[in-house]
Amino acid sequence: MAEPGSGGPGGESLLFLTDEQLRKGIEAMFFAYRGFTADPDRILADHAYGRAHHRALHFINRNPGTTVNNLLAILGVTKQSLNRVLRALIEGGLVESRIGARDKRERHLFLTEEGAVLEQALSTAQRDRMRAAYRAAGPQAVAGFRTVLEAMMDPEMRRHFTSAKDAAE
Amino acid sequence: MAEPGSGGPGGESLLFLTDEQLRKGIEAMFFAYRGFTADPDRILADHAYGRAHHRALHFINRNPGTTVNNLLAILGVTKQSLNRVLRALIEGGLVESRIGARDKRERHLFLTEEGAVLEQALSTAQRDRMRAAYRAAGPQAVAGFRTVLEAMMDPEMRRHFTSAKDAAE
DNA sequence: CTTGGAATGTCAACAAGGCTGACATAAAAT
DNA sequence: ATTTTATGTCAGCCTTGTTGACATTCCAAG
Repeated sequence: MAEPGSGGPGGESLLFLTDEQLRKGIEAMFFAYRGFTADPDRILADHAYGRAHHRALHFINRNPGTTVNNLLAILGVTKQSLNRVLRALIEGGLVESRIGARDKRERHLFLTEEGAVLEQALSTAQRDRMRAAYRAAGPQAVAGFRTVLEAMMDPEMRRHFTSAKDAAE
Repeated sequence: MAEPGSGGPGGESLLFLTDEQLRKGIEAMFFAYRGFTADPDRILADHAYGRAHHRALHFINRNPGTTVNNLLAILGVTKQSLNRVLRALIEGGLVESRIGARDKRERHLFLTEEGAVLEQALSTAQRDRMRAAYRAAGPQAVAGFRTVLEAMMDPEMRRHFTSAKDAAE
């Protein structure tokens, strides 16, 4: 949201972004993402599911009744790839797929009770790490974190992101 | 580094971390990471290499002469997995592997001139996105971003990270 | 010196999860 | 009514992770 640099030397100091600073940012992103996925991955290793299944569970939980088409736009994978994941989740009894009432081509996706249980377990592990990081960093850092992440998204994805239930923001 | 909350209500306000805020953070991380890798991936699609090769090139460039063992500790993959990637890079003439002088079991890795060219192209694309995000977010946000990312890493990885050429910090 | 274990790296085979292509079905358009 | 478009499924390939088996080198104990 803030756009310093575009309006000349305003209240904030201009950024001197050295090659080295940017490379450190890149590596921080790499290492942090690994930490970010580590805890759910450990849980998933016990079940017969992987990270792809986790992502599907997450967004079905956030958007109950979403269609396959909708979901693959959010996840940014092909429908064929998503289909394999969904098939496993449906066969495993974690997701229910209802044929659309208005448009019978569509499949509306819902978590079953069992699916909600696993989603909750994965989500809790991931939130715990996020909460710990937020607490250690402090509120101002958290705000900056979110600002930079949003600026780093593809505009297309930023749309999906900002429209996704902004209630508690 | 800052640890508010542990020492009671100090200068910073306490964090009320709702489930919703944490979930938004999780999704932001997911979408941002996709953006983060998108540009190099597009370049790699033209060549016969993938994201795994990019990571290897990056860290060999940062740490010329590093050994295979060293590299796989940083990358967090098995030596067998890394070996396949390195073999391709060596056959492609992007990386040179020199048998260790002191310990002949070790292989010391270096970018060739051609390897440095590709690394530079990938790195430039990724840095451009990072720079744009940093500029849009402002210096304070950048500081917070880095703080949260560090707090999110596994301690093991944080060690690797903070020891990696902190000169320009 | 030699021998046995530890460290390093390579080869082979397998699994997860991306991808494209071909296709079935339902809806919409002509 | 027939063609075209949208949605989802099935089959097969590629990258990149995994474990297991193995060769080489180093080092320490006998």
